[in-house]
Amino acid sequence: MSRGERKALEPGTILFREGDPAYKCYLVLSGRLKLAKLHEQGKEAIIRYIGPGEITAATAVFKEKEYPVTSEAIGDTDVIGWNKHTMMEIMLAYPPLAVSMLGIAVERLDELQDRYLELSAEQVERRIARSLLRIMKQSGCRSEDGIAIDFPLSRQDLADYTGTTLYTVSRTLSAWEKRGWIKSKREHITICDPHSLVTYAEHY
Amino acid sequence: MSRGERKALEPGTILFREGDPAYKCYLVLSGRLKLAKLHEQGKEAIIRYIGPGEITAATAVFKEKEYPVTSEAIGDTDVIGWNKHTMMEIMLAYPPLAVSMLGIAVERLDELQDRYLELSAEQVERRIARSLLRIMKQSGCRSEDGIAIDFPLSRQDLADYTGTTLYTVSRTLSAWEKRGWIKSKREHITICDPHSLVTYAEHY
DNA sequence: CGACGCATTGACAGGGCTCAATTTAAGTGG
DNA sequence: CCACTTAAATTGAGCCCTGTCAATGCGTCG
Repeated sequence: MSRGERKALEPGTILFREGDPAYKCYLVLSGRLKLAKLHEQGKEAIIRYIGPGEITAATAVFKEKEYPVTSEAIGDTDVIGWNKHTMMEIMLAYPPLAVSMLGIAVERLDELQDRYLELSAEQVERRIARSLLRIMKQSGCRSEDGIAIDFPLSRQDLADYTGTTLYTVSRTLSAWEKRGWIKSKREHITICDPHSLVTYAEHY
Repeated sequence: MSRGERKALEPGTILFREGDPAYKCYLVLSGRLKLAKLHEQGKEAIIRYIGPGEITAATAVFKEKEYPVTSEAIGDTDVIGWNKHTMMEIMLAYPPLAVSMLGIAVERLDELQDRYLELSAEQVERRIARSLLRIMKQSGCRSEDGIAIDFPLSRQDLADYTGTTLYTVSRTLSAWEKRGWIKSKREHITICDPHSLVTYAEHY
């Protein structure tokens, strides 16, 4: 059985690009990847941030597929990749892996369905709140002031994740900071009062 | 091996509701199901229409899950459902099924990612065009005037699928009808000139 | 210290949602 | 077959949310 190919990525490295033929499926060992879809005029939609233990490019398991997203390393990131034949062999030989991957795909589909509903039915500020909470759940870590997002996240990034503009994000975060819900430095956000944010996101 | 439980659904029947405990996974034998997520105030986001040969509720394979969407029969619809234990047993005993379900989940994830990008980056009229084309590809059938969508689809439905309002859809379709791109009767749309619509959706 | 990139804030405008009034068409029952 | 009912579709007018553009501030790094 193949041991996989390891890669050490520097910040900003593109692991694979949307539209490229999908050869390999990757597991993040350390660091963080940004998965995003690009649109003309530099706009992009961030689909997901993934960290250690998470996989991406399950698409690569199937024949003649292209990567549906672009994957970029946020900080120094280590990944291990397996090619499609290897993946297929292992899954067929060891069914629980296939089932487990199905579970992951279904989970991500559910999450994206949630976000799709939000994007089509809710106003920006509430969507920003939900985005922040979602990223917090997935990549938050305790700090003295509250729960900090442990990788660089600019206003533009949060806008791309939420489906809005950096200006709206900036205005909104400023307001929340005045209320003491969050603290922020350049490219870093700490949620001080998650509960208020949840109430804000859910109450109408 | 279980033969599964068959059900014949009348138009409008809810097969399962978002949030209900997910016991069964379903395959459509004939007819059509609308998969949608509901939001307060009656708004809804249509995730997908599925027809014969397509499955839904793969979520039900995994423990302690709830249906992430509501599933409603559009016309008279026959489905067959298997419970989670049966599904799991079969997938473990016969790995190609698990792999095939993974393929379906990944494909739907990719499609939803596309739609997510569109929703966050494109203007309504272009999104309506893409929605119509997508539904056409999935449920279109040849007719004398062009390609007809073979199930009742109201302005409201198309709006819920696109993430806009029925008013905007109505205005847009009226304009396209004047240009001869489509024809429409109450709850029925025929695309007469798919090529123009594609150009419109893609050219900017 | 200068330069570059991120963030903030104000002013403005426009795309598309909201609301209301009609029109059209499909059923339904006598 | 026609009157009646009901739901879908159309269309106009107004306004608001939020995107756009521009100017400035600020923090970081070479």
